[in-house]
Amino acid sequence: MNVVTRFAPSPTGYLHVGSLRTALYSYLYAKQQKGTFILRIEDTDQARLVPGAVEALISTLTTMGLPPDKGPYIQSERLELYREHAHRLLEKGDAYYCFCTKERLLALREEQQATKAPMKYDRACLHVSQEEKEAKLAANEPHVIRLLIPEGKTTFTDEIRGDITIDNKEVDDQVLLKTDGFPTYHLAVVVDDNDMNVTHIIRGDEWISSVPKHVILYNMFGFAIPKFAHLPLILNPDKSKLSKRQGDVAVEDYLAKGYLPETLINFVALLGFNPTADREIYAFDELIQLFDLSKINKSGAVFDHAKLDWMNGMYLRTKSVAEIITLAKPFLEKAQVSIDPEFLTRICEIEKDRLITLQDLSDRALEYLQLSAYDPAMLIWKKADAADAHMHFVALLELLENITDETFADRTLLEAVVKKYIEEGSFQNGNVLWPLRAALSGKEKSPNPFELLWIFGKQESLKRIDHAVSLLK
RNA sequence: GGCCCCAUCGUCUAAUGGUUAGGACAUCAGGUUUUCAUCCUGGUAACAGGGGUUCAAUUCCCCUUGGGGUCACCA
Repeated sequence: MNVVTRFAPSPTGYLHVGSLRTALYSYLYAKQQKGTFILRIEDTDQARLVPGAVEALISTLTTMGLPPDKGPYIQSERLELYREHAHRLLEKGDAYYCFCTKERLLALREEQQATKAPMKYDRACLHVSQEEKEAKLAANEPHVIRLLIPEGKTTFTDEIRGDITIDNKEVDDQVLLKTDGFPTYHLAVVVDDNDMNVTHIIRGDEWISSVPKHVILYNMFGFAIPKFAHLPLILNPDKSKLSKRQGDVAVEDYLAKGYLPETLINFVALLGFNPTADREIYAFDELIQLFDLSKINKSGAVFDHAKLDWMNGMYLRTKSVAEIITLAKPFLEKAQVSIDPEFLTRICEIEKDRLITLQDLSDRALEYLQLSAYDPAMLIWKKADAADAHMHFVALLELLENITDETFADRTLLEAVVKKYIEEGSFQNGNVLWPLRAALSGKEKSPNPFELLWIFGKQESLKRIDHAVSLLK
């Protein structure tokens, strides 16, 4: 059996991280089984069309390394197929016309809510006479086609949860074809998955309660029932379904913040699944190898930003300075940071292990470019005083002034020079290094002074120390 | 509320009818360091509760509790 999976988002204009995982698992499974991964756009809601959404989606999927093998299939271009199927059901008596107005349905629902009755369509239109029906159709009255749910129970097997049985009494006479002639999700998904020979439907847990409708449709059409795998939800910290209100949900948001595609893939892959449990970092090919539908968890997983940060740092550290600078370029441009390439390279070299996101490099570059105002008291080492700091600054100024540019280009030589000064004067490290570092960085916390001297070079270093001296007067 | 699903450290997870219940993130402590970060070492921290089944249950069954999802001419 040739495995076919599909990713079938509605074109909202962005890719939800939950959808990313759905797409990822579908992709991994297809690749592992040497099957096909299809992209299908479920754009049957005309009220929610977003221009450019399809292109954006494909672009994001591609940057995430999940390009579809086939598609995109666009449901709005396949309306005739759905209509045909709806009418086939009509003829068999498995579906019926409904002329109820929105107002009536709303009133019905309100009444059911008030009396705590099950919220279902009351089948009023199932019983309209043949003549009345024909008259209404002839008069072009707005109508929909509803599925006539048969009596009995529906059982299906979910690859993750096992058998699930639902009484058909719980299932509503779902609208199949809307007034505007577009299908609803339920009709379109069944028709398309069959038409595209989809073998494994991998999607979010929120769909599980509508599977009976689909199974009933499969049976009515005489279609082979595919395998279902409903993924546990990705959750907010409060355990509710991951939502915009509680932070970013779009993959594009995370990319824009400077998280790497491979981080996002790795992170999201481990939400609800762990191939070996003794490791957190997996290469994409390993995920393909190790992916196992039966090992997917049943319960929802909280999206933990702290772990995402850690993981992005890990991935960043595997990259070279040149790679990071290339990746960070869009961020620098966006922040309008114009910086000498050599200077940036040195900054990146030193800051590399401190970066969480690519955005961080841009932020740091800005900080190195311009010394911000600081409290002069910061220049003074906790075990010393202003006079001591001043004395060292003056000495260091003279010392550094006489150093060659070659020495300034070498971190270890720079360190040796300063250490020698400390040694010869029998000073304490902190008395010299703290003020020097503080003067160079203007911050309480920063890389060490040797690294800072190296980053800034002679001219800027002297300038900053000089500035510190002026502050101590 | 009806229906459906779920339940191991704060979080992501592993394992097992008999284990000191393992790992990672976070957190705490220590080491390295002038500070920060990195790195290293160590610590705190979990089987929701109650019944069964069993020689033995975290593991199997039931109930309770808790959480979530879903109940549209949206997907």
